[in-house]
Amino acid sequence: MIETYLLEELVTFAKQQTLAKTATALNVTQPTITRGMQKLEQDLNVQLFDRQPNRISLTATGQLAAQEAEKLLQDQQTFITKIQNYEQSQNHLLIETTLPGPLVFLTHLNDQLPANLTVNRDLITVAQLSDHLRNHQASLIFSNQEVLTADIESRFIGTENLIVNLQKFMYQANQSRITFHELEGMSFIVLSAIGAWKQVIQSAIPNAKFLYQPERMAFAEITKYSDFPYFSTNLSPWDSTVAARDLQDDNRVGIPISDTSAHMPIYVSYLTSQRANVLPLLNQLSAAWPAVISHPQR
Amino acid sequence: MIETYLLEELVTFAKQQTLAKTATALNVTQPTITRGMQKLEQDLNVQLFDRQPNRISLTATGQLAAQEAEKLLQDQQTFITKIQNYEQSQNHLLIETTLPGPLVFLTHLNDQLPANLTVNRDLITVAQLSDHLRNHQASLIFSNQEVLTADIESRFIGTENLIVNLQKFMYQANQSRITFHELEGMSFIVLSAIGAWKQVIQSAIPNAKFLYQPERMAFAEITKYSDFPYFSTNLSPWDSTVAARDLQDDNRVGIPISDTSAHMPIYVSYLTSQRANVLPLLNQLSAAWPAVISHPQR
DNA sequence: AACAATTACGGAATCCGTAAAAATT
DNA sequence: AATTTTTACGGATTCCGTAATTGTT
Repeated sequence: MIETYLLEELVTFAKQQTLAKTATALNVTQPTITRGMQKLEQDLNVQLFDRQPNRISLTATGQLAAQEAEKLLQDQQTFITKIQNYEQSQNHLLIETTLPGPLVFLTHLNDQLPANLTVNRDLITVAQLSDHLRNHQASLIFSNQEVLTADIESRFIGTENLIVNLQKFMYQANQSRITFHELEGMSFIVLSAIGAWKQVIQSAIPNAKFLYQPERMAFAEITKYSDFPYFSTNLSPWDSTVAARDLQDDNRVGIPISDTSAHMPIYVSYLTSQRANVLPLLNQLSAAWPAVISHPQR
Repeated sequence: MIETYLLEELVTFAKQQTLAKTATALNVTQPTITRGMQKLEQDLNVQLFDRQPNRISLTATGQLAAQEAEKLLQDQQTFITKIQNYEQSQNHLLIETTLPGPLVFLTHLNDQLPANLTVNRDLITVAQLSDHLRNHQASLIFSNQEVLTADIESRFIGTENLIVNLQKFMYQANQSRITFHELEGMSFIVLSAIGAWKQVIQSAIPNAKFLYQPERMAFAEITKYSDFPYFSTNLSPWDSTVAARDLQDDNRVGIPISDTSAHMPIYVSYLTSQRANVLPLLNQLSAAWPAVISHPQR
């Protein structure tokens, strides 16, 4: 059995290369490190160091040990935060999402959600999804793909459907549905933070131009004083800021896009072991999901 | 930073369910465990236990912590043996094999091999191969498949070629090469420990019968006093025991089998990081590998 | 009464810091 | 002379065991 503080001393020595610097880095005195490393060698029954009168260095074994010990310490650290996150999750759930759409949905739903629940407004990547669940950093994560592993599963919540908002007097605006193909060659003003939709529209609309706008306020201004078409979804308006309210009256008509690629399935992933805990919430989310309707009629 | 002995106490408590039994299991007294678990809760800043006056039990968080802590302890243990194995390997290499053939080769070669080298005469499985290398349990492992991962690579050493030994006066015995097809329907006496060859002969020779014999001595006896054909390879005789010597004079002639499946490539796998250390030995093994010859002529 | 956990107290181990020594650059 | 490691010594922490306390079964 090796005590953790010895591993920490070894790892810092490997970085500092001298006992004195190691001691400084760990806020202890030099002899402490001398003794610690001697003890570690005893406990492991292995020669970790080459010793010369005023020079000490790692043997090949010592280098391997330091390298491996660092992994152990990292594992310990993730262990600690995992446990702490888990206790936190016992009475307070955190929801994350890889997509912006669900953020709007959740914000809008805020009043009806239980109090022991927080929404992380920063998007996470798909790559982080499993880790965040396994570390209990998040209890529920929205994404547009199903996850099925030994310890994680997903529940289909509903679809997010793309809507294009066209100037009222355009001839294409006079219909209840529209296809990507009919939008060929047009120029769109697009909010930068539209997540997975970016790839969808870029690959589905031939010869289109997309003017990406990172600022929501500026986006609202431009749409108001121009005739550029823009996109929204059944989960829009994106939020309840002034910008969003301005969009209510922008001289455009929202037309749902009928292509299948304009219908994005939305899943919520969670730890299988937590299924019982999150099931009621999942049901609530499913029930509250917007029906497949077009843009609010005006 | 969590000290290891606290994790060990937690893990044993999870198994023993009471502080008293935990103390007994760890050869300490009960109050030691009480204080240890209190300290662990403080260090983790998490409630691990539900406490009633004379009853203590793990919370959900505590159960998770115990489960995860056990993994950490296991990792620590493999760390320790890995380091110890590595130091051992610094001045003493261990060779293992998944196949019996190379064992014979190595035994025969024993005199010419360097002294700081041991051959493990117990076969290992292919599944164990990577682990044994990564734990530095073995430095070189013979197998009939190449391994190419981030940290492991293989070197082709040579082929092991199957030979069938037929009674001298059989009509098939009067040729320098033979095919599996020509052995159709025959009955063979086969040593049980032939490794991967078992599948080869079973699937390649139609309607054959194989009389498996686990004992080498009995195998020699049977071959001596019967006309059953048997198999050997360019690495045979299997060893230098009495049984093998008896085979020198058994009234049979060894005929190499020409099918490609009768030529098994033999690789040696090792840690990429150890390439420089093992390279001279690999060269020696390649050089000493038997040329593709038939059974010793008699 | 028996059992289980906690608390109190004293001792023992060990872990640490200061100071001194040894050896190299 | 300055730097680095090791050893020696004393103190302080903490870790442990015994014994007593509390509360339940």
